[in-house]
Amino acid sequence: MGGQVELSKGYESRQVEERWRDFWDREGTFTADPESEAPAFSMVIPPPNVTGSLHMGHALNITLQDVLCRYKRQNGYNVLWVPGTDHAGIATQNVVERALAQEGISREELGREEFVRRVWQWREEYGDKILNQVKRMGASVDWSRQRFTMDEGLSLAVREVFVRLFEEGLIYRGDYIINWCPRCQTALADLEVEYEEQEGGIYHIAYPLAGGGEVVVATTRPETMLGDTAVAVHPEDKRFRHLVGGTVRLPLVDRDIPVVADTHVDTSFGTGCLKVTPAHDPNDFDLGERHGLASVRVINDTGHMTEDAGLAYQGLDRHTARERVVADLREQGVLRQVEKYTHNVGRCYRCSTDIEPLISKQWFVATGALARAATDAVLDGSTRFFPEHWLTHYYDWMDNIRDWCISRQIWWGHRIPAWTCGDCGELIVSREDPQACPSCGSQNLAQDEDVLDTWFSSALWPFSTLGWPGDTKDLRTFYPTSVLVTGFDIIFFWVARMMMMGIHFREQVPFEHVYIHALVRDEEGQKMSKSKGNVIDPVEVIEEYGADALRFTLAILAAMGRDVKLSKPRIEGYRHFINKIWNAARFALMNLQDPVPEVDFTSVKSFSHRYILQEMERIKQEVAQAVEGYRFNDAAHDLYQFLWHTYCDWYLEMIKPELFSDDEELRLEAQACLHKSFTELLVLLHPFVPFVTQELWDHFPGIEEKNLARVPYPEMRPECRNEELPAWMDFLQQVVVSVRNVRSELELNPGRRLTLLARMDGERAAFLERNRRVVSELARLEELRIDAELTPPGAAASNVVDGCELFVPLEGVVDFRAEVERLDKQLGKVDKDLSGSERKLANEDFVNKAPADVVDKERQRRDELRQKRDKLSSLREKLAQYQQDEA
RNA sequence: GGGCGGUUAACUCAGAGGUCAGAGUGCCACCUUCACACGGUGGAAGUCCGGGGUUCAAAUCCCUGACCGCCCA
Repeated sequence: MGGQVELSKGYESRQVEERWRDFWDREGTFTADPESEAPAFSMVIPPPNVTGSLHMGHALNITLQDVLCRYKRQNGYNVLWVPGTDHAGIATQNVVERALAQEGISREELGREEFVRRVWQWREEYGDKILNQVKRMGASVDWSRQRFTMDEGLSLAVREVFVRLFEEGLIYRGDYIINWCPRCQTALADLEVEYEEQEGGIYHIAYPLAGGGEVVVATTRPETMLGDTAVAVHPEDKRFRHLVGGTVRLPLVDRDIPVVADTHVDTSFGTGCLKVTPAHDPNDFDLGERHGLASVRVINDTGHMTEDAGLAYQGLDRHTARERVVADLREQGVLRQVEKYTHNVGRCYRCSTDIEPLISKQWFVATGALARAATDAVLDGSTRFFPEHWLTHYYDWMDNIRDWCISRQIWWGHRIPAWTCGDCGELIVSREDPQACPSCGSQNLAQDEDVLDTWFSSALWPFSTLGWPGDTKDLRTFYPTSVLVTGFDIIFFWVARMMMMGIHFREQVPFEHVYIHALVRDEEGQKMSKSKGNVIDPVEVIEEYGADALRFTLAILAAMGRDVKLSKPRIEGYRHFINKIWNAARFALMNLQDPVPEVDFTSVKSFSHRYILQEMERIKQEVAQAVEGYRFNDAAHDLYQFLWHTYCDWYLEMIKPELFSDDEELRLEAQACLHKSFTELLVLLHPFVPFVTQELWDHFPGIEEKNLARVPYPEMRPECRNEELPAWMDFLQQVVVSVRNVRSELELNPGRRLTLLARMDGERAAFLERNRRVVSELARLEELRIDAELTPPGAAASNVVDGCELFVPLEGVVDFRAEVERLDKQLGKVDKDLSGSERKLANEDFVNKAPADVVDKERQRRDELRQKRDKLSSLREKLAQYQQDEA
């Protein structure tokens, strides 16, 4: 016997994980080779925010990617998974500013250069935190290719892209209404604004008409009326049509403003009259453009009223100004009504300050042509989405896309490579920092103060990380990437923009597949957030339950298109599965010897092994198909079911007699099959639970490649396929379960060995005869009699399996009521099924219209049920009779 | 207002026209059987959200209503 190997009774993740992370690292296991002949499989990690720490969304994202990578390596691919972080302009700047504030310094005091130096310093110190957490997940990324959006190569890519787009006329600078965060002091892209419901009011204000009378406008932001430059009505609206072309007088300001007609006015909202403030509302801005309206800016960068708001309001905070304006309007008797109204207020995604729409000079990317190309690439199938329904979102967004505001008024980020000549006013956009003005030769050049939106650099990630704009081997080998795995919340922020940039600059889509996974929520389906306090910290979970338990939980919960509802008890539950793997291995190791005996798998004798070899073929195929189809939950579920039930509950139990047998031939065959099947299972499990499988792998004898991450996916053995075996197994299980059921329902002592009389003949009798030892052990029998002619004792529990009758003599059991009840219960079930089946077959339409094979099957089923019903009911009658006789 | 997704056992979810609607967890009973009590064996548990329709046959397809969630305006 083996048994040299000592494993602890339970799996202890803490002692295992770090060791294997180091091992894989040392071996360079995950370093991709661009020279490899193997087909490439590549992915870029969605770069986490450098200020961030790992949350469950990342954990899910990484788990799924890692499953893919490890699986693809097993299947012979040359796998590259690029890790890295993004510089998170506003977020990082905020973090460092807060730290400085602790020392009582502002960034203005420090100056731009020194401030940026401090941010770099911060990043050196803390920037690897999240990547270290990624490491703890077991992510098989290629650390030798780690990237950061601000590093030299990627900055070069950013500059190249900016200059080229500018030269192509796709980047321009212009006055435009943007979302302004008065606290962060920067423009935000539309996407960076989050909307939140707020209680507010709709204020109805009367504007007097020049020729007497009035129009009443409705607004949620009365303070902006100070900047109104028109009133708009719908051209078809009979109530107001006559006013178009006239003027109204703006209260408080006493300015005459025109009444214009525009089809965008919603006649049913408010009063049907819209006040127009082009300087402070995006829709009004568009309307103003269409009608050539003036714009009056009444709120400044810090959210205070400007001089143009009038002396009475100048300098007031916009919220205070609202109160003052409302009070004044009321006093003048022009405030007609205030309705309560809940509306969505835009807030800064970083600091939650109310956004102020402002007109300002910003840089934009013209998205029209880029978006069309990005749409086409999906339409023609160059990039496919999984699950497919995200296409709708993607198309919607692309079809309604607005130009992308890419300038940010902060200091941390890629500074815009544009200079203005102080002498002649020439605008210079250049790859190199210019020394003199190409137009007038002046050296008096000032670089644009702004930096680029962080997403601008993230958009280049799939090719900038591979060395672009250089023509590198990596780029040629690994672009386009194979699949992008990400959450749906950044389809617009990131996926769409990568598509635009990738197609434009590489003339190829950045990824062939996009797998969109769900959000991780708490057990009540709430989004996890710090403020709700319902966050489960992945690192904490890893320490408590192990990375494998976390990974397996996330994988099995990751049904396509569904949110993942996570809780600690759930993770704990799947840790039990990890422990089950561990203990199954322990059992195997206790019963294996080194060297492992050889066996020809085509001529295995024992039913158990032939069965498990057949089932191995099935599970190998199922797992492969599920992973390839991004059905991670199915793959995980299949593995769980297989290992725990098919393998541990039945197979391992069935082969115990053989493993403990004195018959060497039997024992060696069992050992060989156990070794083969279990080591293959470890390989199948490895992408999901890399640590425990690698640790166990290390203990198995007969292993050549010690690094499980390098072991290929088990090859198929079609010769082991035998579709009849599962049916035989089913028969065997039913026999065993019948006995167990009797034992349990009649409350017999579990330790007591029973006699089983099996009335059957032919194939079934022969099968049972061959497996008599296995059945006896599983059912805990002291005697098994198989005989077509046997006469059962009157006092017996019975069952019918596959038309065969089973009896368990109940000598010494006085009360048979329990057994009669048990049979009645079974009869009830059979009767129900039978009447259903008979009803179906009595229906002429069914018999005539349903496909013949369906009808045949139903007939067969009915016949079997009838037979079973008859046998069961006669058994029941006999027992009842016997009981009566006894009494 | 527009769009999308969901509603199946106490909980979390599979199942996408044809055997008895499944799994995991939880629950109940029994069991410290020599891999595992992070375990074993057996069991109870469901008008598949409501209402129409298509079909020989509907959790499954169509229409409709309710409720929940998300995205966009």
